[in-house]
Amino acid sequence: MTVKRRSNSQDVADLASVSQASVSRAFTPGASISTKTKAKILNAAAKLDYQPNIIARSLSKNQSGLVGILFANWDHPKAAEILKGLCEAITEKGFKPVVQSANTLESVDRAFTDFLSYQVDGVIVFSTSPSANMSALCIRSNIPIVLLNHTAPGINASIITIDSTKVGRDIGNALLERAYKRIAIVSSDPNSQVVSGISDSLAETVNQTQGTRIISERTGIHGYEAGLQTIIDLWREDIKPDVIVCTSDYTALGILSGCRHTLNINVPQDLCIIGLGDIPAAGWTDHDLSTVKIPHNELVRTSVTTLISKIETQSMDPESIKLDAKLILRGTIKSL
Amino acid sequence: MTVKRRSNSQDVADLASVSQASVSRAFTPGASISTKTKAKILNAAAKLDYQPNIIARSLSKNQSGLVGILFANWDHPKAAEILKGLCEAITEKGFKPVVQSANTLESVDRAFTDFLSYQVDGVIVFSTSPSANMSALCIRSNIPIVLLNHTAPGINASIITIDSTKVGRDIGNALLERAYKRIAIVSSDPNSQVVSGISDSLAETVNQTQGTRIISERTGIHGYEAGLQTIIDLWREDIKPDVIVCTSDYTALGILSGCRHTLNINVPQDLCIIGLGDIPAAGWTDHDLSTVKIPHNELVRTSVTTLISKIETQSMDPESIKLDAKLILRGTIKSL
DNA sequence: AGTAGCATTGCAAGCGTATGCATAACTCCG
DNA sequence: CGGAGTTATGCATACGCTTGCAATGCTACT
Repeated sequence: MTVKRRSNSQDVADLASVSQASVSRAFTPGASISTKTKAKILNAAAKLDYQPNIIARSLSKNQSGLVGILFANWDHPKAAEILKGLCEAITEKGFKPVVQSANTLESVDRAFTDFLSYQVDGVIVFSTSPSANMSALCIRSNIPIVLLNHTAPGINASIITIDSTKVGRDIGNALLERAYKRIAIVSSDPNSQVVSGISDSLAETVNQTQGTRIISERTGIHGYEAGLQTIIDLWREDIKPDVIVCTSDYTALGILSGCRHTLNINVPQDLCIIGLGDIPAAGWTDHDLSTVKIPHNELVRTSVTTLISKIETQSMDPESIKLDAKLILRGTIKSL
Repeated sequence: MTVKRRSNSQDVADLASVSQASVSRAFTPGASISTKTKAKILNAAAKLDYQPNIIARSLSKNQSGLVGILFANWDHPKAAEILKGLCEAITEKGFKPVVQSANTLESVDRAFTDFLSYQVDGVIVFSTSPSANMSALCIRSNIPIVLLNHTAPGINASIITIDSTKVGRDIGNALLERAYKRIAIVSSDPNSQVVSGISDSLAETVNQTQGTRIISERTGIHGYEAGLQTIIDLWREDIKPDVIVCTSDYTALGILSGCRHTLNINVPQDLCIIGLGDIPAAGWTDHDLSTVKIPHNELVRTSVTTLISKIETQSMDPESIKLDAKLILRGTIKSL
């Protein structure tokens, strides 16, 4: 079977007896073309199954319509939802998302250079651990970059995060109101600026009250199993907080399971557990976990909107936007 | 600040005092060029921060290096993992994934035409509900297409799925061995060929034994809440199976929760519950759900390998590959 | 009717790279 | 040292589209 060539604007022009330029204009919104010839051209185009070749278009227009998504944080409980939101929002704006997975630092660099090769018009980064090189690459590349839900110091990129200071304060106040005293913090990624924002502001809030303090802080704990192990470890080491603030719902659920099934700790009377993320399982009657609802949708939409507006205005000035995250009190904290 | 133009092969050629063609060859593996000039060129390229413009390259090579991923099934518990696998495998093969989310049928069509505009070299579809139009688009577009974990009748595309017939047979045999009698099937998408493959073959297997049969089949049940509701409905309607085969682990967990906390049904003595997917929560001690482990990694890798090989050989002949899925027996089925 | 003014069209020159073909530079051997 | 054979290089064109500019067609007004 012979490979049939895809028809191009010249083919359409020939069929419609117009110039190739007119065909181009027929497919360019707002171009100067009469209704009559446009109709004639669209007709011919339909006959030939013609569609403009965007690759060729980007060559002349000097913009590809591609947006790079650098996605590292695949373990995030809402990874799929976030990626879906990003892809849809980008598509809606008339761009196309190119997704690149990156784990190691080198792969981040490679991803960036790849993006540049593909002439992406902008990049959205979803990763908790910021890359040092990224900064340099950003500046050199001259394309706008948005960091989603993580901050990085001294980077020439826009940053969209939750207001982690407020989250820490809200949690602190809720704990103070209920007279909890000894707080442990269990977090996953020690580099996450969101996490450290929360824990700093939590510390600041509770430190104002005599007798309440943070007695333990563990990092690198990630997921259900690790959470389960952590609570067992803590009790064995006789470090017994009456609050565990956990920067991941999955980990919190592991801790909760350990309390209920292994250690027989009375939640929430003797131990308050607070997660982060409000994954569906947190709301299940089995668990009923207190947590912080992160406005992923808004974060995602804001990122895309911000990026696209920067692309369209050719602006490189970084912006920083903080969105509100709400504390949700369920069965794992004493009621007032 | 003036917008700095990205340097191109001509700039490099000038700096290295060679022709533009040589620069192109320096970046084309296997091209005819001396080691000396190549070094000179790479040197100049590094100075100018030059990287080949892949968009322009695709224009002349007539292939973009882009692979379209049409992703509809975002609710899939392993959506993120699957997408990650796809993206990484595609990248590894030297292509770039362009992701398009599609819910409605029109959006599938639009996605496809968009893909064609972007000159993607191939498409991978992850969706449980096949689109009728897709077939036509496939044929017309003349690019290879792979359907991941769902089949569609009479479509000109390669199909990579699990061997659902074997899964149905395995479940059937496990049930027969344990003398379960009255089977209910609870499934989500009624159009999924994988699901109907399982239930058909399950029916066929158990029907060979006197007294064992499928007494109820419900479709459109999706997720934890819906599962919970379903078991309550069944009991209220006095339809009391002693087996529920469920085509989603989340739904199965909802059913399980209903049995344990609401209806006080004795699992697995009075009711056996089998899920599908083996999500992490299925293995948690709280749940200990019997389920079917789907080899997502293999499915994903096979899809990509198949697609890329079709792209590279310019072949359009559809292929059909079935991979093995393993039944995992945990606490929700009687032990022998 | 003549013409100013505007809308429409065509012409042609890019956009950055790849590559067939011709030419130039080597290499090797007698 | 000369020439056959091989390897490197450059020239020019093509890929499919956009767009500035010039030319044409049209409208309406004096």
